[in-house]
This record gives sequence, structure tokens and C-alpha cells, in this order.
Amino acid sequence: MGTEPEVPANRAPTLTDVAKLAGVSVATASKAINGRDEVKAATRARVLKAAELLSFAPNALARALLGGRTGTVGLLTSDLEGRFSIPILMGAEDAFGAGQVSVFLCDARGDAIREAYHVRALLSRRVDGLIVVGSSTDPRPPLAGTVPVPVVYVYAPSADPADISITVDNVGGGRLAIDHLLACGRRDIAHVTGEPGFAAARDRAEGAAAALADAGLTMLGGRPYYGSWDETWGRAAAHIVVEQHPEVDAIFCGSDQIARGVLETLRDLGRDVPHAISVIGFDNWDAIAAHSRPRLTSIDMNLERLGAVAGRRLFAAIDGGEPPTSEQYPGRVVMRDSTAPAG
Amino acid sequence: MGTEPEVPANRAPTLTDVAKLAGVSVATASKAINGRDEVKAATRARVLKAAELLSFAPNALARALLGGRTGTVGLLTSDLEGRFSIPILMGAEDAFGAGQVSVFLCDARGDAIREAYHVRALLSRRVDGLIVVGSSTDPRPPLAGTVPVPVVYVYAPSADPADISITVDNVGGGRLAIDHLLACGRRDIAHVTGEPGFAAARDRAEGAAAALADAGLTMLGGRPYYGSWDETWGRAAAHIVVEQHPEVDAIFCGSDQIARGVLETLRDLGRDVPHAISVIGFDNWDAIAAHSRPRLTSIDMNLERLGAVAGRRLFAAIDGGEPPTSEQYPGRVVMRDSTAPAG
DNA sequence: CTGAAAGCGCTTACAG
DNA sequence: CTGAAAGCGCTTACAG
Repeated sequence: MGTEPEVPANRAPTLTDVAKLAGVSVATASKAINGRDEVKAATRARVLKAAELLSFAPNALARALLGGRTGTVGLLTSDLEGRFSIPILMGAEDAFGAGQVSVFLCDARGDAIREAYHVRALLSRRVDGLIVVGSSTDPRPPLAGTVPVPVVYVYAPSADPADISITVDNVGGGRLAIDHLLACGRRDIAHVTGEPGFAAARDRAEGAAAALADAGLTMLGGRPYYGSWDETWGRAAAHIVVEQHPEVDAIFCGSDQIARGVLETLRDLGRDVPHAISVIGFDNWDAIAAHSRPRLTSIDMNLERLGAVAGRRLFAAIDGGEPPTSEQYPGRVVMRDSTAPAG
Repeated sequence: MGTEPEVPANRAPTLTDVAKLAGVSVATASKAINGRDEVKAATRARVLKAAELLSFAPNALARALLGGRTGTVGLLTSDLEGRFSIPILMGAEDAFGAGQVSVFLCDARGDAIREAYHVRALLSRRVDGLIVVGSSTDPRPPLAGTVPVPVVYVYAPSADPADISITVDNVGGGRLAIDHLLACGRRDIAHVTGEPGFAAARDRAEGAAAALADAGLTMLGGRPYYGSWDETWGRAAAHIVVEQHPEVDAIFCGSDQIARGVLETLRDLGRDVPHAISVIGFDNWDAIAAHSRPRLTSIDMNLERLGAVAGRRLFAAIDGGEPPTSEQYPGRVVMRDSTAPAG
């Protein structure tokens, strides 16, 4: 009766517990566990064994209180479906190294108030930095108030050019798509895309037009067929294009969903895709692109890479070296069966 | 020379800074900020103004070090696309109250080692609890090792029945789908679903069979048409079903992707959906269901609700009241245009 | 090589 | 109503 258990049952073991068990001071226990070399090998072994026995996990909070670094980052998104955020999160996780840095994911749901709330919570948790993921490629207002930690904007750039933004080069992406169609020997190319109110639509169209111009060509109809981002528009647009331009031999679509609709109409009309008409989409959204008839060639925006770059840039900013600069990446063509040389 | 600035430029303001500016002790400042009532109104006002001036945000880490509660939760997933995790995360966020609790999202990518790594990191960050989201509805192994905080499994139950799991009632979901088709006056109903190796496929089929039996009916062909979860199988299966059972007047599909394929084939065959044949899917995956022809009626698993329940149960467990128990929810029918009374 | 002491930013009894 | 003091779990100079 009255004998104290060596390991208090009820709370997580602390360094003090470990030190006691190993018969050393907490200072020494700390050094042993953190791999400092001013500690005798035998002592270190003893401490490590004690820590093992207690399954001691150092309290990161206490550590952070000293060091000023929490190893924690906030990822703020408004991308309700996670279609963009998740790959970006994964890329960032990779850049940080699993377990080194943990990320708080907060969904602001497009609401500025909610966003401010989350930012406040994250700051009081002393995140080392913030990644802000937008849900469209349009510039978004910078975070409200002064944020005392580095911020990197991903996918949607900050409207403030002084902020650092890692974005998709949609102009380059548009070029890529057209260049691929040209490589397939296509010449009579239409561009069906989403709402012109979106920078993504305008930029991809711009890149497409430029690439065509470089080849001495212009878009069928002289301009993009703007509409909405979904299949319904894709279906309608395909009818329109084929009717107005029976010579069409390729269609570049601003999204995979549009492309999917285009594909369906071409199928209904009995047009041979990819040989008579080649079709390329944008997003490389597997659920959409991998099961269409035929399977859809598409531009992949490399979102994971975007996330990884954002993570690295954020790190650099946290470490306070050269302030990183904004960057753009054009993506890549993912070939499936909807594009091919004229056959 | 030598005059100290009131606000040190380089670091986040602390309670001490606030107290100094307000001309009170830190103890009093603390009480004022935390709304304790043992402080004079005028004093509180002074402190609050000082905090405002410095845009002071209390250091949650220091606070947590005292209280033992961090207001932080880990969400462990392997759902690469975030299709399930994101709604669940959002539900949990809602349950916690935005800003009250922040959640660490970690993706283990189906790798046990990586998962263990994340768990370790989360524990050293002293999360108050863990939510584990599986990527299929099959039971998953419980978290390795002893975890000193409450854990709630969502979507995929833990293989250990002693753990608490919040899951979709797939048997109930299957019933729901059939009941809806019966309500539309359908009698000759086929079930096309995914891989029989998945509990989700078997459970939904079981519920479907039971609902049919209750109505004195059996599935067309006497058993489900098992295959894979994608559109390709849906297209093939529809051909098979129509050929083997020309009398078919409804098809219950185990996923929206399968349903989408079924719809395409029925369209190719010139069958009138929803009047000649009604089709219902499962998942209510908007990108798939909202743009098919006709738009797809589907079972929604209410993942947000699942997340909200998980959050509340986790809270209850953290607060240490009654240990919560496992629960199942059947989902609901979302009507679109692919089901209707025979016309 | 080891340990006593100070301190990170906060809260909480406990005096006054 | 206010404040001095102790302490949460750790690390880091600084003596020894």
C-alpha cells in the first residue's frame, strides 16, 4: 500500500518520468533523446531504453514553446470537393516530409468570415506558415489583416502581386493542347470551353490562339465557343461546331466534362473519334477521362507538383532565406484514345 | 537612444506585452481576456483595448500545456481522391464548431508504415482524439499500438468490434434503392454492382434481396450481376441484362459510375429511361450523376452527417462521459430523372 | 560527460 | 478586485 507506480497510469509519460527511470537528470535525458553528442554512449542507451519502455513521445507543444517553430502548417481551402486541394495537400506533405510537418486543413467554404476565423485559429495555434488554395484560377483577395507568418497562394493567385503564388500556366496549357493536336496533323481546330468570366477559360483560349497563330492557323469560327464547364454544354457545342464547320478535325475542350459531352454527341452523330475528329480535354480528371468512349486524352495540371513546390517555397520563406517568387507551371499531355493522327 | 519600443517588432505579442501596455499584471490580463468575472469592468476594458492594439492572439500551445486539452484532432485517411474524406471532414468541422477545434489531415496512402508515422506525429502534437476514415466499407485493422486518445472510425469500421465505428448502413441503402423502385411500380428488377470482394457490394445486394423478398419478388437472374465499379462494366452489364431478361423494368446499380454505363447502353439500345426502364445509382456523386442522360437518381450516403456524428462522438469520448457506441446510417434517395412510374 | 537553473507563454490557486 | 508565485514539459546556456 502506498507504493507509487513508476509509471503514472493516467497521463502521458514526460521527460521527467524517463529521466527518473533512467536515473539521470532531465537535462541529460533531453540531450540523449535529441541525439546531442555531449552524452556518454552508455547513458544514452539507458535513456533510450527507458523512453522505449514508457513509450515516451516528446510533447511537441512544449518543444514549440521554446523553439518558436511548431512544425505545423495551415492549408486553407474553399474547394468543397477537394478535387484540387487533395493533390495539392499531398504534394505539400511530400515536400515537408511525412511526420516532420503536420498540416491543418481548413475549409472556408467560400466565406470570408469563416476564412478569417480559421486564420485566427491557425495563428493562435502558431502555425509556421499558411498555404491558401483557391477554387478557381482567378486571382483572389489576399488574406485579411496582417498575417505574421509566410503565406503561399496555390492554384488561385493572390490579387496582390507582392504575394507569392504558385499557379497553373493556363496559357501554356492551352498551347500544349493545341501543339498536341497539331502534332496529330490536325488543322481545323475548334475550341469549346467554359465561362468567359473565368481566367482559366480566357487564358487557355489565349494559349490556344497563340499556338494556332504560330502554325499560321486560326480557331474554327475565329474565336472560342464559350459556355459553361459541364457536359451539357459540351453536347450542345459539339452539335453547333459540326454544323457550322463540317470540316472540323479536332476539338480542344476547356474541361474534361465538356470534352465528355462533346464525345457523346460525336458518337451520336456517328463521327469517328479519334480518326475523323480528335478531342482533347483539360484537367485529367480520372473519373471522367478514363471511362469515356473513347477514353479521353487530357491536359494534367500537375497539381501534386504544384503542392510540392508550394511546400518547398513556404519552407524557404519560413527559414527566411531569399524570399521566393511566384511561379507558373504549364502541365502535361496525358495520352489516351481520343487523339490520334488522321487515319 | 535606448528607449524601448512598446511593441517589440520581431515576435508575436504576448500576454506580458498586453499586461504591460494596460498597466496590470499578467494574471489580471489573463482573467480579463478569458472573461472571468473577478475583474473590474474598467480594467477589463483597458486590457481588451491593449490586446486589440497589439492584435494579440493567445498562444494556444502555452494554453494547451496547462489545460491538457489542445483543441486539436487528427483525421487519418487513405482516400486519395478525398471523395469520402472531404465531406466527412466538413461534417466533423461543423460538429466541432469552426475555429474551436482544428483538424490535422493526414493521408496515409494505404501504407501502414506511413500511417504509424502520422499517428506518432499526431500524438506528439497532443491531439485530443483521432478520426480514421477508411477508403472502402470493408473493416480495417485497428490503429497499431496503444493510442492514448479516443479514436472513432468512419466509413470503414475497425475490425475490432470494441472500437467505435460510424458507418454507412449499406444493407439499409440497398433496401432504400429497391423500395424506391418498387414505389415506382417496378417488379422486374436487376442488380448490377461492383466486385463481390467488397463488403459494400455484398451488403447492398443483401439489402436489395431482402427488400425484394419482402415484396414477394426476387432479383432478375436470381442474383446480383457482380463485376467492377466502373462505367465499362455498367455498359457491358446492361447488354447482358437486357438480353437475358427482356422484361427488365428497373436496374439498381451499386455505384453511380456503373449506373452511368448502364444508362449509356440503354440509350444506345433505344430503351426509354425512366419509363420503360428505371435506373438508380449509389453514391450521389454529383459530377457523375448530375450530367448523365437522363440525370441519375441515386442513393446519397450522407457522408457529411457521418462526419458530424463522428465528431460529436469523438467529443463525447474526449469529455469522458458515456463511451459512445458504433452506429450505422442508411442514407437517402436523391431523385433526379432516371426513375419514374412506368409511363 | 552530467545536472541545476532559467525560461518559453500562459493559467490557476492563493494571499492580500 | 488585483497580483506574486508556482507550474505545464521541455531545451539551452552555464557550471562543475
